[in-house]
Amino acid sequence: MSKNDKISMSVIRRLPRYYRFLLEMKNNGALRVSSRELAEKMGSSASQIRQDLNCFGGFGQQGYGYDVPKLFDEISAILGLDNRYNAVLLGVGNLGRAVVKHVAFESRGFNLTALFDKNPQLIGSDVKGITVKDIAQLKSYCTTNPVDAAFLCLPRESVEPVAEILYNCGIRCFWNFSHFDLTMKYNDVIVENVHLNDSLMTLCYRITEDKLTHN
Amino acid sequence: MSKNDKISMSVIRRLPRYYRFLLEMKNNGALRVSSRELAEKMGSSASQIRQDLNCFGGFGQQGYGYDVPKLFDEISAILGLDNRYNAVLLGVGNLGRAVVKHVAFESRGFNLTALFDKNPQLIGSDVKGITVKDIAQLKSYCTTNPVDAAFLCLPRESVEPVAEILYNCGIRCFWNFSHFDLTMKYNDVIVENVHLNDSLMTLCYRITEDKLTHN
DNA sequence: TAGATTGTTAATCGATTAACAATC
DNA sequence: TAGATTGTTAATCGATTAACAATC
Repeated sequence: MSKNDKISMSVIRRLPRYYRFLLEMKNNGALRVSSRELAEKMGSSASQIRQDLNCFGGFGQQGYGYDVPKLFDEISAILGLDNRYNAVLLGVGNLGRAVVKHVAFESRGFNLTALFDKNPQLIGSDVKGITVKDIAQLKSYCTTNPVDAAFLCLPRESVEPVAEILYNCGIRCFWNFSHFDLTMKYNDVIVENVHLNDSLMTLCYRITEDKLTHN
Repeated sequence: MSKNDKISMSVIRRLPRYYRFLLEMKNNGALRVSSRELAEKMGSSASQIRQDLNCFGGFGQQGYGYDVPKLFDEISAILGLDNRYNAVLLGVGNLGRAVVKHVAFESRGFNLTALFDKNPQLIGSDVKGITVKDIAQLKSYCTTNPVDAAFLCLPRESVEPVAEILYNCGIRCFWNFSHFDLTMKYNDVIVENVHLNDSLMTLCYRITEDKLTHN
């Protein structure tokens, strides 16, 4: 693959995994790694690793392999993790709060700048040092502050009107935990879906299938 | 594809989506749907839908299409959602609590029967009507109660020993929210990973790439 | 130099799409 | 019967794996 071609989602989805394994190796003091070694560690293939990396550039050296700290830095740069995209989070329920507290935004290129909810009980409260604002203020907030992305932790039925406000304010990047299908309504948005219920259903299918074939 | 061949993960991962769209249609009173209509709603292709469904059986009728309630029931049965697999959840931190409160286990084939944590502050407390047990009791619990699956909401470094106890108790099915790679250590387990940090990194890559190409 | 390992091209494999005969 | 739409086979497309010349 030439460096200018569009990168496939299959490759993109493997990048965070390279990032994690290389970070661990780097922290363990590893200086070099061959595609064969890395493949063994990750349970993938040397061929795939070399193909994937060569989508972005020739980071290795023939006869030697890859310099671990250098490759780690390259992957970080490719992922764009040194950015500080401003993000707002919508819906401070159980899931929203867990996302705020659990996810390492700062080291993943994001800066969580505001939280919104419609529940008066939550408005004004504090989650990880960020005050929850009234969702009625969303539009005015987005027009007076830079917002690059929105994290949607709302129930499905609340997403549509909120997404509309965000879209009208020019926001095109969404981390979506609801089952509302943003790409069906807007065709110029970047959406990363996290569907916990779908994931659990997949597990249910696999356990069921396994029991049927093995018993 | 013949009905006896192994179903590919690509197909399996689409099943929950069919389930969702058919449930909605059913609730809206729809009685029939053609693969063309469904494809339009879902943003996929009629060909793919027919191929996918025919992995499991001929659920349609030529010249008519598919009976919505019947197809919904078939998909539910394929997913195995009417099962009640007993599951335990490990790690009642922010993420664990959100999972307990947010996920609809009952309608996804699971029954959450116990919560475990090592934090004395949490042990004995109550989440959604389930008392948090001391993780020291995990082994004895798993040997005296039926456990089909484990939901791992622990930090990465705590997973390994806990997974070992679970594996030794015969548990082979994991919903894993940590970055510990279970399939690298155990080769006969079913693992469904939810990697929130990876998902966010993917979003970071895409927003970065988008800004580079469009600006 | 010899050995190792990359970068890259070619071959294979799998998944998606297109086409159409079967049939309701 | 005519029209519609499935189930299924064939064609295409894309992703993974294998092979090997380049080169450190």
